[in-house]
Amino acid sequence: MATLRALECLVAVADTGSITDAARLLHSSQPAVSQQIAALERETRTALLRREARGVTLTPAGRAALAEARRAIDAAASAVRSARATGEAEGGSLRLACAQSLTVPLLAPVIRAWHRHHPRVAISIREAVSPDGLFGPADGEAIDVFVLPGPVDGRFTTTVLAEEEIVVTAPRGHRLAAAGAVTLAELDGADLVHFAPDNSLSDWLDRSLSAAGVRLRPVVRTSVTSAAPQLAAAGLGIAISPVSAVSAGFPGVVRSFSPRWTRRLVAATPGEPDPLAARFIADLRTRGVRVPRDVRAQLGDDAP
Amino acid sequence: MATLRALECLVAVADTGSITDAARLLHSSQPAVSQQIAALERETRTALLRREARGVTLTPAGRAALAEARRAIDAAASAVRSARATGEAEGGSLRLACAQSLTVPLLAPVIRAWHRHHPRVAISIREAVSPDGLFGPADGEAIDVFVLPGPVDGRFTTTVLAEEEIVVTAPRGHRLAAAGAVTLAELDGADLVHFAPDNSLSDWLDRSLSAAGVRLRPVVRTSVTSAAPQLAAAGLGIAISPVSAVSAGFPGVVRSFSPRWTRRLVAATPGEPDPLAARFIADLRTRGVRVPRDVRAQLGDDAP
DNA sequence: CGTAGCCATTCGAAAATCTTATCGGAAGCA
DNA sequence: TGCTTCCGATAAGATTTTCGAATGGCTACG
Repeated sequence: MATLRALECLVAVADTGSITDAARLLHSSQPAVSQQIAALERETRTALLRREARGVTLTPAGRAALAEARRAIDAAASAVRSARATGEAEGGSLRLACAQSLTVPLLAPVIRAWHRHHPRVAISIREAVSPDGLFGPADGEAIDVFVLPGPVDGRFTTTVLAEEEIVVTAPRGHRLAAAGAVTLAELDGADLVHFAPDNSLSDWLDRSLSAAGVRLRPVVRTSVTSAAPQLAAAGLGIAISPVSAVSAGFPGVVRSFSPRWTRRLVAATPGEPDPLAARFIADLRTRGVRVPRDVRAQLGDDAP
Repeated sequence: MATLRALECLVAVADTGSITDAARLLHSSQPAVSQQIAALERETRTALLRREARGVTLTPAGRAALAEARRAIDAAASAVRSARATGEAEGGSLRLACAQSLTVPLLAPVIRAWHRHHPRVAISIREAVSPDGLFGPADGEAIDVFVLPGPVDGRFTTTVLAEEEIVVTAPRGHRLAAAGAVTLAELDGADLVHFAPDNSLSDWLDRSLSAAGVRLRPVVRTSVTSAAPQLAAAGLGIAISPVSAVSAGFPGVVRSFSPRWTRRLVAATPGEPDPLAARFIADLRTRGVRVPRDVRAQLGDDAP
């Protein structure tokens, strides 16, 4: 394979019409350029230059090589340039994998900001409702940043993005509407809008309740996290979910737990995050989880 | 500037997902590839690979560099390939400069053949009516092969393409029609269709006639070589021109000189001809000058 | 006829690259 | 847990490549 250096020399010679001048242009010596050209001619088995009294001119073979040589040099320069640009969030692509329920409240605002401030960075998202779906088959596409409820496997580097409050939701007029904050115990025996098994909140909720010794009666199960509070508000029972699943204008009752119950949202990267991912994660962290205003009103002043 | 070698390593690593496998693919050792990648990362000031337990994956910066790296490698390979192809008349471009009068009878058939047999070679022609016009301002475009009446400047390498006969043409019924071959002397005093000063045949004819001590009366001058015989046939007088200027179906009398009078047609290249030019010149030589059939009939059996 | 400009070649020095050997970490397995 | 295996990084020495200074040949020019 020809050396980039040799191609550079060819281009310089073509541009200056002289090996000596090309050497000056390249901050090199005349023999160095001469030898690079000679090497190239050895490789192509053809004369690339016509040696004349006053400098050199290109042979047809030299002309043919010249165009491609320029392309090669440009591409090589562009390779390091775009890599460097990516390191500075001025280009490249970022591949995210996100727990489905977090896409809208957590990712969306940051992605929107990036489209404005880093328009040359192409962001792609893969969504899933369970860690298996996130970490699972990579489709040959490696993921740069995972966004999900923590904790996660130790081989990932994790950054805590937010402590998200767990709340209970109920229909308007439900007895909980009177209380300020709710204890888990007082929910015992209530009808529960549960999650479907493919939603990882299902297992999580079961474990949490049995750990607290509380029993609830599942009356319906849904895969879509944000559907649970809606179904609860529709009168099916109560729902226990992250506050981010409660949409703005929620038509029911929202109550915090006492003591406060939260879950951790983290960003995970395989190994040390590269600069682009690190930047994105930093933005995720400073923005945190957006809790809709009217839901905050129902929760009290110290809501996240 | 990054090395092509380093970019090759990056591509190989991306393709295999492992430095060790990439080294195998490149018939190199694992540390060699590792160092090349390290050098590239030093140059881009960014991590290009994520080192994981089982091989490596590309970071966003690595992905960004990868695409350009492939382009660079392809272009470099393509540069030597197309240079080599040009050496074998399988590509490239050939720039010709040709005395205007020779384009049709000499160049055209060979170019037609090349368009068929070497379709990937792009041929361009510059025409002129005098050597000055041929060798003159290069327009920044160097010429590979000059085709013109010889002899030419000694700094060119010349190849004799053909000995072209000089003939005299006259209107039908002219007294020359009776003769077999004509001597220059017997033309003395005749009306001559001459060439315009910008046509180099003008000087050439004047020198030739005065050297022979023959005087003719110029009655008209033309720049276009092939127009002279036509004007002669139209009754203006006689014309003296290369036989290639006499078209097929010429409506007049064509006579050889006695002794036979010829001029040399040569191909000239600056310095040693490159393979492509050499090939083209060889074809020019074997094809020679085509003299139209019915003109040959008027000249006799030994016409070229 | 001497001078100047340009390229090729030679040769020793400098630099880059490769290879061998070795280390450390992580994953898989018993 | 402890052992083995796999993979990448590092160190050091050897090899190859590249470079630079000096030189020679050639041509154009005055």
